[in-house]
Amino acid sequence: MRMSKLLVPTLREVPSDAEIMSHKLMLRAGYIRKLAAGIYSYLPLGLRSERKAEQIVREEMDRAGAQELLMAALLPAEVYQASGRWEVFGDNMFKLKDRNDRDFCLGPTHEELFTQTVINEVRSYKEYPLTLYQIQTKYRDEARPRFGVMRTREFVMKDAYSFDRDEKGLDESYNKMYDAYCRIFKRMGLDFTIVDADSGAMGGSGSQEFMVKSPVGEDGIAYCDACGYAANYEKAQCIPTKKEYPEGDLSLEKVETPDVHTIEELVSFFGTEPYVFAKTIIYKADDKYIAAMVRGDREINEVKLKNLVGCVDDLELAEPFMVRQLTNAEVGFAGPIGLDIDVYVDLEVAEMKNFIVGANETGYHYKNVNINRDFTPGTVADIRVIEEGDVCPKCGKPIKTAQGIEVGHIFKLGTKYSKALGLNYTDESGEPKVVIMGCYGIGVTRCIAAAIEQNYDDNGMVLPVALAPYHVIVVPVNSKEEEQMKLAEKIYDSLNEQGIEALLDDRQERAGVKFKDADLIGIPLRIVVGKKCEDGIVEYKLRTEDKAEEKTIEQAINDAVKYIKSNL
RNA sequence: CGGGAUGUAGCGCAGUUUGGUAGCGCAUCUGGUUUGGGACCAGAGGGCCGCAGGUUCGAAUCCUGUCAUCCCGACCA
Repeated sequence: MRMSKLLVPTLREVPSDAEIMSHKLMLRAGYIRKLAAGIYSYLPLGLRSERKAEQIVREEMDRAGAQELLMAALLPAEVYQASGRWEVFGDNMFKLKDRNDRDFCLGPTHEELFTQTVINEVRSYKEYPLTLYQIQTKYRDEARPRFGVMRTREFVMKDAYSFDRDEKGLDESYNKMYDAYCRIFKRMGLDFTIVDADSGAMGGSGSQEFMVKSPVGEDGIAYCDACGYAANYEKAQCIPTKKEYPEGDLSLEKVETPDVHTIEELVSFFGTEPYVFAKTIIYKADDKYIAAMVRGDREINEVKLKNLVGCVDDLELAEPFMVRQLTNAEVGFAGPIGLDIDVYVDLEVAEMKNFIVGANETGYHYKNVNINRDFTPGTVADIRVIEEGDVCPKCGKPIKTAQGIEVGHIFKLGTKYSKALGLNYTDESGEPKVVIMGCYGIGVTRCIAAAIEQNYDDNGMVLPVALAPYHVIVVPVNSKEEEQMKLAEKIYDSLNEQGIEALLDDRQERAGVKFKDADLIGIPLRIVVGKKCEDGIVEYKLRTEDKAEEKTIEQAINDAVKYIKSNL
């Protein structure tokens, strides 16, 4: 493609609403343009990159034996009503009505429709195992779209669903997808970590997320370099750490603590450390109220707590008036002593001695509290958020934490949808059985953003060959010099003939402009045709390298073809 | 949905405090000089100052409402 004909509206200045690098660069490089919050259009370069990512996913899905199909994206409400998710999704689903006032939505994910399709179309147990997938635009009315293409309301997703006769079959299908995902993200040049994820209260026997480590990631992950353990915050198992507490069986003491509500305020009031306190938080769990206690320097992990409590809705902090009613005190003075609701106590709190809690009386705290003597915990369990400095639950070495971008999620669904919708089969002996399902998602558009987040420099994107919109850019330094243009054309034609996707910068621009644009849009290899072209010498520069090499024309072409093909 | 901020030319911004005919840089167009890391000179075009009300002789500027966008939080199959 000739740059003079290509729509690449690069920007010198960054639109002010872009915050993270991938967003800024995709805008500056003319990859995308925003239409509304969380809704983007793809210009030619952006579309090419997105298509490359799709193609990698497609090839690896096919290799793993999955079959591609394409479902409708505009779906009648009944699809989701049968599973109850019409209500579960609620405002997160784009809902609309047709001219006859029938309810429809734009598909946010397709478990139901795939399940229904298998019910309708699969006739014999002999057709299992079966894995189907599609690459499709998904719609979710996110409460807060953000970070450019990272979290959007319209995005391309690959979703796959496996159907097996038994758990063993599910394990095999799941492992195939796991391997395929590893290959996909490797081919995309992503530095990723696979973490154990929470599989939710709705069951399912396992779930893993593919995370690209990046400071702009929205998910916290804990990992161990020593043994390879990795889990997201929700799932990561916490081992209690030891702290020093006053020795002996000190007697309980009520202390007046006027206007001291928060842990920070307590720390300065008592002149001690946060771990000497245990905080008591009141939650609403469905229609009842519970209390949860963690050490003062820790945070409650609401997902762990929710799974433990076994409630259906997510936990919510109790309303202030309920806190007053339950504790007989203003918010900030809750404690376990004399509290008449279930108290869930973190493992670490169970090891504390002579510690400080709220007194359930405005303006007072208890000192020298001891478990079992002063109050009896309901349930003792791991309910806190893991932190840097914790020890690895697997090998005991120090755990590290990082932020990650979730690019893929694989999930053993089990029978959740097959039971709800009636996906059964009759086995060899005539027994009716329920089909076991798995689901597997990749945020294709998000992969591009993640790749950019991991690969950029001051001049722009440094895209891996596999995702770059074009492989090579041929730059005649001065488009008016006939000799240079002729040679550049020759190189350009030769590359194209050999299957390399080349750009020719034939614009009437100064060299500096061409170099800046080539760098910005992230083309992996640049061949510059300049003054020395009369001697048959051109410049060969990888985007990842600072310096260029001089090569003969033939050498440059051969090396380019070799380099690109070996990095695809 | 709570908190904060911002809407002025394609992009980045000033002007708003103290009301008086809308400005700068980049980009675009024309002519010329340039040509290896976002050139220079000269000229030109481009605006319902987010939208709607109000106050005023007069509103980008003050008041009210509304919409949109971004950030923090809640939320995120």
